[in-house]
Amino acid sequence: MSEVPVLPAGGYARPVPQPPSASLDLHVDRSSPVPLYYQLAQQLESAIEQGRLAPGTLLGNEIDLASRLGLSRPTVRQAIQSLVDKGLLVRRRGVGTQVVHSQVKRPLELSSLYDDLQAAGQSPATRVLRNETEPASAEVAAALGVAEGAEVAVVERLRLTHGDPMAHLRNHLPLGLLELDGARLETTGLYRLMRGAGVTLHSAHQTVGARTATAQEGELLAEPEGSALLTMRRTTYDDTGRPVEYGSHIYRASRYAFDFQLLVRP
Amino acid sequence: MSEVPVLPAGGYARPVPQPPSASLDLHVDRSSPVPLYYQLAQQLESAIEQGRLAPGTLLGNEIDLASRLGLSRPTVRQAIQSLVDKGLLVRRRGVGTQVVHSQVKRPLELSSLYDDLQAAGQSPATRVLRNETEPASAEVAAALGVAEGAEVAVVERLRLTHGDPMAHLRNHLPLGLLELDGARLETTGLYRLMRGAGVTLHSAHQTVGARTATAQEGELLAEPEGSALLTMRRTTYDDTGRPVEYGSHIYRASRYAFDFQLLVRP
DNA sequence: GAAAACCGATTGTCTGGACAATCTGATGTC
DNA sequence: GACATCAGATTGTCCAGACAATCGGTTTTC
Repeated sequence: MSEVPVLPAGGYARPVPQPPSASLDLHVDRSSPVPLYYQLAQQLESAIEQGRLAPGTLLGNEIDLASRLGLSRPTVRQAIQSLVDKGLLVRRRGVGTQVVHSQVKRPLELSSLYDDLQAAGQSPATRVLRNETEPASAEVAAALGVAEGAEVAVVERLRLTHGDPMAHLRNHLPLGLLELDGARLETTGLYRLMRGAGVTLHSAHQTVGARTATAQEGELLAEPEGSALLTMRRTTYDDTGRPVEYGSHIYRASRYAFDFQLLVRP
Repeated sequence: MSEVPVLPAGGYARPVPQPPSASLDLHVDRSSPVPLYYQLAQQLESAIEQGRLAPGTLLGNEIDLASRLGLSRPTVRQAIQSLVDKGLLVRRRGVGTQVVHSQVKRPLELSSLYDDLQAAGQSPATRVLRNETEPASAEVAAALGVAEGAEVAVVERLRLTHGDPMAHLRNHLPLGLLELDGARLETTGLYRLMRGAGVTLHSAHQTVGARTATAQEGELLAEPEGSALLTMRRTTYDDTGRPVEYGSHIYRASRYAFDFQLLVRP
């Protein structure tokens, strides 16, 4: 603990606090229906993403920022807070608000595999293998909160990228929630359909595991028997807490991995 | 779409809006150093957890609540907002704030496997297999942001529950960050050690995949060759954005699965 | 020279109020 | 009876200001 002069305060890379960024023409449009704090948050976010606000930069104190923009301090704070929640900024009392040294991208959203692939430019295709109703198994009944044996909708899909199978998706949904149009299911994700039907997704519970492929599964996914598969079971709830979907999916481990970002809540 | 009187509004379980909960003796202690909004948030949270605020219950409007507690509305809003962020409450303009129908437990924290197991009452044990320094491989160097070949700390541990191996954990850390005491590593988690050394964890990037076990890996984890393994690679960053840890772990898929809750950001 | 006290800067907490936007249910109209 | 309109309730946004807590560096003191 004595005489390690090159490394200040237990670190190895001194954070250089740049001078406050007084430039960066920020402005708000009071005639817009978009909330002021949100306008500001978006401008700051895009400035950070585009590098106009370099990592480590101090934002300048809230009071000045507010008066410069003609806003009140609570409004500016609300904007900043939303970016802190996203992990883009860090506040330090007595010091200021600093741009995080990046690396954070997306804090794990509930997006469908379809959206994920589309965002990655993989041009996903979907083949609907099944779209009907069946009596709920014990597993499905427990997840959806219905009686065992009650009719539920079931959809099985094969997801492909560049013509190669990548995942087998099986979803169970309670009846009466929405119409599952087979054609629509081939061109968009399930979650998008659900949101479009007025279902407000709220939370989900996921379990990710692995196992080896059976001969049947191997054939479906073009993998040899015994190869590694990623499994994912997910129950999704709407904002009233009722289950709206139960998924039981398998992915080719040779082609796919779950990739996500997460934030530490302070 | 006509005459399905039992199912209102596309649903199958009517959310019953109980009368506002005017009881539930809430109170704040102004002499306490704990922020008022936080006191209120904690009381509401415990009331929800203990079922004193049943799922679906309306909270009663913010103005009344504020005047009843002798607080201002922004303070009450701040308390409620923190619980909305946690997924325990849902706000609806023109309607009120409602307790979510439960199901949400933990929105995926950055906890170590050790903590997870301990919370599950698994009484984990750790065997430190390696604790030294080595030159960084290309993979490690890229993750930690150091030059390839530079010395970094490396720790390999075997995690056991009830005497059975469950996971093999390999971590690389930059030098100078903290002292890695082998004895401490056997009795607590790595993240706890890091936090104790003044490192403020901020975010992490994870990749979860799967593969089949090699003969060597099988022997280490008491699994036959070719059995399925879950793999997890994680880079953790502190709040200045510098990487503080890179982990490359394998888990016995027959014994372990990742289990987490996630919230949809509105 | 080293430790303690001080001070300016900045964010954290809190107040009291105002108006807007949205939802629900009741009322009225055709 | 079906549809449009209205009113009340509730959350969403915004303001101007006050004081407290904390951080970092400076000054003072020993």
